[in-house]
Formats: sequence, C-alpha cells, structure tokens
Amino acid sequence: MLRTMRETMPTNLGFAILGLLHQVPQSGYDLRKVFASTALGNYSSSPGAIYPALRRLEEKGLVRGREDRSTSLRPRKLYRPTAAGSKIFRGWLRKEIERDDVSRGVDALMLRFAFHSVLEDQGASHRFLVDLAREIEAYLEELDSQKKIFPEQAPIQSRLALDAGIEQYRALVRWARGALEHFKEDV
Amino acid sequence: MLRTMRETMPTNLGFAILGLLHQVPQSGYDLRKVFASTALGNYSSSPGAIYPALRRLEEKGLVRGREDRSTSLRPRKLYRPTAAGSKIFRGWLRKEIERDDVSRGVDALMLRFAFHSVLEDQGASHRFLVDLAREIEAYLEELDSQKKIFPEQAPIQSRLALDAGIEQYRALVRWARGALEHFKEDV
DNA sequence: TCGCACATGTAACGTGTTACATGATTCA
DNA sequence: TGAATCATGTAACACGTTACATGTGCGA
Repeated sequence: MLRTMRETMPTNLGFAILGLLHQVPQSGYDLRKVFASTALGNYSSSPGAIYPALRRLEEKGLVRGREDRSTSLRPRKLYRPTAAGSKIFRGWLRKEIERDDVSRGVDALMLRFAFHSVLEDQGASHRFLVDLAREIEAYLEELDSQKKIFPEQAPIQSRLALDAGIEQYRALVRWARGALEHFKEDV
Repeated sequence: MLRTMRETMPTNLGFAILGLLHQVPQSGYDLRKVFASTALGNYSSSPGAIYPALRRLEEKGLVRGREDRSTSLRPRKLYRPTAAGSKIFRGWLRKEIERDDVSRGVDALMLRFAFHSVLEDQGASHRFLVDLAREIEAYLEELDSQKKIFPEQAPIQSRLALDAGIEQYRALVRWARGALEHFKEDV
C-alpha cells in the first residue's frame, strides 16, 4: 500500500534541534536547557514545542532516540541524527539564499550559518557570506526606493522605523564582509 | 447570562491592521495591497490571514466594517477603528519595553514605533527610544558575557553568528540615539 | 516522608499557510 | 461570451503556546 506522506521539511526549530544533535547526542531535556540559556533562546524551550518536534523528526527518520540508563536518574532518551537526517541538514545549510529569506527576517539565515561548521567546507561558508551580502544589498536598494516614494507627509516615526531596518541590514553587510576574512574561497 | 470571553490581545498582525486603519479606513483588499507592497511585508498579505484577523478584531469590538457601495465595483467592506479599538491600540503603543521584547526580536517593537504618530505625543516617542536603547544595551551585556563563556573550541561560524546579532543590536542603539533628536523630551 | 531536581510527555487552543471557491463588474 | 480585475471568503493543516500531568531518585 502506497503511502503518500507529505514529508514536509522541518521547521526552524526542527533544524536547530538537528544542528545541536550534530554537535553531541542529547535528550529533550538537554535541548531545552540549551534553548533556555543561549542566544538560541528565541526558539522555544517549552516542552510543548521540543518533544513534539523531536517526535516529528523521528517519524521522518531524521533522528533516532534510544534510552540511556547509564545515570541513576529517570532514564533519558538520547537522540542523534540518522544518515538521512544528516543529509537533509546539510542540504538545508547549503540551500541558495533567496530574496525572501532576507526580507522575511534574517534569523533563519543566521541559524543556518551558525551550524555551517557541520559542513567542514570553508568554501561553502565563504559563498554563504558573499551571497548574503549580495542579497541584502539588493534588498537595501528596494528599501531605499521605498523610502523615496514615502509620502512627504508620512509621520516621522514611520520613516525612522524604516531607517532602523535599513541600518540593521547595513550592519549585517559590514559584518558579512568582515567575516569573509575567516574563510578561504574555493578556486 | 455572563459570558467569560477570554478577550485576548490582538497579534502583531492585528495591531498592524489596527494601526493602518487609524491612518485611513480601508477594506481587507486594501490592507492586503499595503502588506504586499511595503516594508510591512513581513506580515502576511494572504487572504487567509487578513480576513480572519479583521473578523477577530470586529468580534472583539475593536473595528467596525460597513459596506461601501460608492464604487461601481463589487461592494467593499470599509473598516475603521472603534473607540475601544483606539484605546487598546494606544495602550499597546505606550506599553513598557521589557527585556523579552528585545531578546525575542525587535520587529514587534519597531512596528509599535512606526505607528507612534497616532499618539501625537513627542514625549512618548522620546521615552520609547530612551527605553529601547537602555534595554538593548542591557541585553548586549548579556550577549557579551555569553560570548566570553563561549567555549574556545566552538566553531568559528557560531561565534560569528553571535557577532552578527550583536552588531545588529549595536546598529539599533546608534539609530535610537540619532532618532532621539527628532523628539522633544517631557519636562 | 516531603519536596526538589531531573525528565518526558499530552490536551486545548489560536493563528498563520496554502489552496481553493465564489461573487461582481468591466471590457474585448 | 469569456477573460481580467476587484473583492471576500473558507477548509485543511501544521505548529507554537500555555497549562497541566506524570514518573524517578535523592537528600533533608
């Protein structure tokens, strides 16, 4: 019997989990602590998010969990990525940067870059930064032209809010250019 | 018969709509065009988001829609904020900036500031910017100490990703300090 | 024995996404 | 008549949020 199974991609939270599991096998509880205590904290550390996300990853065959009784505490379930999980994750890391990725907030993009070490490929990181700078600058031109079109009588606060966004993007371009120095370009 | 009605706050999308309706009464279709064509575009312009959001606002008594047959086209429903809607909206604009507002992404904060003109209160905008800079700087210290704690052997990409966030926040502080000049402080 | 830290989960709910359906009017 | 544009909506679905429930072993 053929099952059609949508096999949708994991969400950002799913990929974040997958990335952390690439560093070291962990339990849901461990992951919650990571999300609660680090800059990844914009992702939820609540059990109602983590455990279902782990289960979905397992159902898709991207991670596998097994009981760990080595401690004397209540047995934990240690998860680690499967081969399929690793493949999907690497594909996600290498995905082309599109305009939408930039205009809908760079968070997901930075999450990807943060886990780029998994690739062990300096060229990939280099390309990522080059592409990121290029896409942001294209988007900046869009924002600039929006600023010009902005009606004169538009409230100062709206115009300033647009400026805030522009300045943040500019800072990101500078950052990307600087970060480039850390990676060798492919020949 | 007493109805207990949760009366939850609108979402960001709801507040964005409420703000746009404060500028000029509009139909769902108009709003979709605004979201599709401006920097507010990170909010959805899909009918499946806008129309339900409008209905929810109406159910809560925050906006009221009425048919407009002035055009020869299919009649549109023009929405405008009610007195209650205006009150809620102004309360939202004036809400204290909390640490979480900063660490969970500044988008909602900037949305608020963009609509600050509704208040017609320079002091409020001034305070907003001062508070924003203060909270961001506090959060920056948190990020800085996280950077120090960061294990030496942590992948360069992770450290750089953290830097990217830091640089964006710094840019925002600079922006806030500059924007301050446009508003008179209360005495 | 009581409470706490460790550890895993579930149920109800709200909302955004995608895709589809429909209605009204104009113009070729 | 058919296509295009204006305009409003719904249904199925996935996911995160909040709040609650449960289990295990340790130390006071």
